[in-house]
Amino acid sequence: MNDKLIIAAVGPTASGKTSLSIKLAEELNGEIICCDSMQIYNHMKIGTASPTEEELKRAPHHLFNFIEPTIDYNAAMYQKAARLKINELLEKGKTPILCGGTGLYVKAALYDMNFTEASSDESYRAELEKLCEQKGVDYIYDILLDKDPESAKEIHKNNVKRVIRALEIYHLSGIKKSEQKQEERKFYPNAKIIALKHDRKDLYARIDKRVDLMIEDGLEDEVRNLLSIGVTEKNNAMKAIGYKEWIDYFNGNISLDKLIDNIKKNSRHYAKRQLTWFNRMDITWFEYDDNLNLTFQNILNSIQN
RNA sequence: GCCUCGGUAGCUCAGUUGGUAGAGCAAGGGACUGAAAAUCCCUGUGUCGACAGUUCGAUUCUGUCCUGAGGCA
Repeated sequence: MNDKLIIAAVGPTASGKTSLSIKLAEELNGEIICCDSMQIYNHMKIGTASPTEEELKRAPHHLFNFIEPTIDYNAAMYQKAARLKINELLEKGKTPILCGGTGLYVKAALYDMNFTEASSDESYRAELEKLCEQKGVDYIYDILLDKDPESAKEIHKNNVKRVIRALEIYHLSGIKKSEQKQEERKFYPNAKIIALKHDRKDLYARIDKRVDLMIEDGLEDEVRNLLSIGVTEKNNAMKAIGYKEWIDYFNGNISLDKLIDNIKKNSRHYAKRQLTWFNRMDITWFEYDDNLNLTFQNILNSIQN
């Protein structure tokens, strides 16, 4: 079963993944699985550019908008859910089509990554965070240097989150993070990862336009609703671009124009980070064209070989 | 018309008691195994408004002009 075709449509935000995945689903008897760390949350459709009602009608979609945003989801949980869904679709004879822009989630679903060794320990994390605040980054970095020098070498000391996680892994399992790392082999040998390529300027223009549309479509109400159902700044969901920026606006610290600029700016930065991630993955890139026809033929040819 | 304060990196500004300049943001590049739309790292030459003068040397001093903001008439 593991040698069956699986497709993943990835790439930066606003590159056209959603429409591409739907066309692929229609063409290849496929069903779409979310591969995006924010589209998995419920009540966050506008700001995460989740598929619209019309789009949902054109092909079955899975793992979209299904977790309450008060719950903090993560890559390990996603891996489990995604693989379960992939296998289920393969058994039904459907083509699983992953669609989304979270590089780590793509990797978690399709590559050999073992998350089972050590989960998380909130109190230990809090303890380390406190230590870091009181004694500085060097202090906790030195602890890591002592316990797992290999990992320490690969983590910058200012990257407190990573330093803490590496320490947490050792704390929970006694295994060093550096020992836990595996070779990057595909878990599904016949997974094909594709992405749409844009001129940087064009991509940024698409992002700007999309943010304006989100505002028109009622993003403000969506964010207010999230806050009203108990989502706080501490929740992962509220760290999403298009959401976190509103806090300053609601508090009267920034104007509406500044808010919109901030969302656009953060989206551009995000797109850049995604490009960096995907550029080093084993991905086939296809030149974007407006109606996708020519590109789509190329993609089909490439997949079916 | 007069007075005051400005004109320095794409933007906001700092600075050079005269030896051709630096921060933040933007922009570009990169890392990434239980927070990943997160987190973190690297990258700063620009006629220092224009012209002239003083000087070995001016973006820095002087003069004139252009230009922006404010004040007085």
